[in-house]
Amino acid sequence: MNAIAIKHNNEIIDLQTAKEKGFEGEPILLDNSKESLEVLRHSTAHLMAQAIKSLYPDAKFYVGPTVKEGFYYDFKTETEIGESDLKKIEKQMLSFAKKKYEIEKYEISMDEAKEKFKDDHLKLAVMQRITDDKVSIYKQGEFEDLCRGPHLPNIGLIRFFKLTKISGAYLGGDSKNEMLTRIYGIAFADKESLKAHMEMLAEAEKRDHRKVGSEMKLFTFREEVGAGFPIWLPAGGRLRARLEGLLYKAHRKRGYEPVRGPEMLRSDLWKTSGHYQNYGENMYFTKIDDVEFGVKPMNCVGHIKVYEDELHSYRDLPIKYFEYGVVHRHEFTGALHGLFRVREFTQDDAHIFCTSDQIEEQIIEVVDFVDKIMSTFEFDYKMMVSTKPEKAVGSDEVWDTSIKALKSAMDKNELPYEIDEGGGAFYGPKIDIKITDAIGREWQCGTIQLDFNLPERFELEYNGENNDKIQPVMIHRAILGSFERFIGILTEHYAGEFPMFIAPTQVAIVPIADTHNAYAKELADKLIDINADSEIYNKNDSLNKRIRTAEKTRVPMLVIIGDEEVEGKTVAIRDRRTREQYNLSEDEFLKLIQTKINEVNF
RNA sequence: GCUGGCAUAGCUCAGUUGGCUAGAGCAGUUGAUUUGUAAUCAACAGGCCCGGGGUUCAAAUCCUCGUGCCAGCACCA
Repeated sequence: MNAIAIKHNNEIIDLQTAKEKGFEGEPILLDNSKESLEVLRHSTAHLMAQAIKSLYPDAKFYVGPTVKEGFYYDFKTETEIGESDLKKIEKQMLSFAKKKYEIEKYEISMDEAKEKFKDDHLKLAVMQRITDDKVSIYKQGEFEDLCRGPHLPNIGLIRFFKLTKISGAYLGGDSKNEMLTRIYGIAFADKESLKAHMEMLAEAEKRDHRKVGSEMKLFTFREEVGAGFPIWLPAGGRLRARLEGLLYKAHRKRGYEPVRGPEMLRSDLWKTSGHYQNYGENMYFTKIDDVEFGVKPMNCVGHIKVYEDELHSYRDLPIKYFEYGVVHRHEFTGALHGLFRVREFTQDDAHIFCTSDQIEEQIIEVVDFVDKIMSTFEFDYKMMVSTKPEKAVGSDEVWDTSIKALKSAMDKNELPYEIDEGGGAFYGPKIDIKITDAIGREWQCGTIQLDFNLPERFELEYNGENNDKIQPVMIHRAILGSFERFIGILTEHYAGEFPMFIAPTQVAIVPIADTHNAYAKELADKLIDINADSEIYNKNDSLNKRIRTAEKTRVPMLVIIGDEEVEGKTVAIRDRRTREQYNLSEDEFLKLIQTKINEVNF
């Protein structure tokens, strides 16, 4: 196998450049290594551009980089291109690839380049971002493109690729700019890897919580109800109740007090908090007797009112209030996505009022709480520290102090994190906890936000040691983030096969004949006594059919009862994965369920 | 919100170039069957073809405006 590029000074250098500059280095072969795929996919993007240009001669191209999931190219044509055109473009790409054009490289000055592409406003936009006085042009057949490389030596090496998605994308990622067409694709060095990748995507699609959620009757959406307003069905209701129950205990153990604020509050309060000015476009408002009210998009103001209900001493701090707070946010229609992004959701929200000396220990405690929950569900997660956004309240000084406090809490405890510049909430910086869905998209779930601003705006205080009035610090935090999003992610994570402690139904009971119904009911009642939900499959169907139906519900445990079981007070258990069967006495069975339900504590 | 696509029964989908009474499977109901580990048989019921408006002798099908959904962008738990 010949090299497709070389590694020189830890940089990928294509053969064209290596030859021109006389560089030498370790050869990069055409395989599925990171470096190789980088070159291959970038060249595939160019091949795609070449095909698009030949099919739509007026096409103008912006940028075509490689990304985590392959590559894309942004371009513009007068013709409307839809999903159905992808096949056509792929076909054209293959026919070019067969011609085995060499990919040639040459350099020209920036001025020459500007002259060469003077009719192409997209290329001119690209060049505006380049500071060098020389640019390189890559040429394959008739097609030329301004590009930094690196590229393959010949397009004939591109054989195993697929165009996956088409959509719009703003020029330069800015919604003020015009929208271009973006086509995504993927390429591999061999056929098997491409096939495996496509199978992986299909597998992920099967886990999609929107599909699984409707199959399992967890939740639904209805056009007549409105976009982004989920409807929780009985099975989903049970799953949620389990999560809520577990979490309730976990909060109580850590000293949180349950409270509840109203669903809407007078707009004046939202003006005091700054939500009216900074978050108003995401809020829903209504008028009652000529007074304007805002439906809460967050729970903090309610909790502030709880705090204000009595005077506090420094001895009381930290004070922790928590609430499964229902919030409404006017999200853009295009942002809505199953349970991951909705307009009404319930946060596992809490606010910690503490002294500035307590910030660090409180942050650490919350991070630890997060870790406990995420590891129970076997989630990989990452933490991001987000700094001051464009729209923000409070002085730079306060912001600096808060960001430093967050970072130092993390640093001192050697917790890894990334920085999200400008990603903070309008009232303070935050640590976001992000987890990944079935197809690799990252979603923000938990969040820990430090806030010096709201205590000031609401003039919160506590009595210090010298009976002086001191302003507390507020920490906003949610661990799951929202029940909606978290349950969506959980559904994909487990592909609907929830573990016993969280499953909507713990046990499916299948009586063999009508004469066994009484014992089935008896078992179901005993299960309720140990906090387990069950369903009896005694419909007028064949036994086989009922077992099949029960298994398809993804219930963690299936028990079958017939004459033998009724007589011996036992159950026949069928494992949902191995289909193996074994018998347990009723007591053993109940104890097993009880253990499995109780083994999890956050 | 933007770009592109889609919308037929509770669900998954057929429905020809505009043409007679819009079909199927699953789910549902009823009846027969009472089953020992992944689909018993039969009958019945189920539709303002997403909603307005238009074109046409004629619209599920064409146009238009909404609504909702899908992919991504931008925005965010």
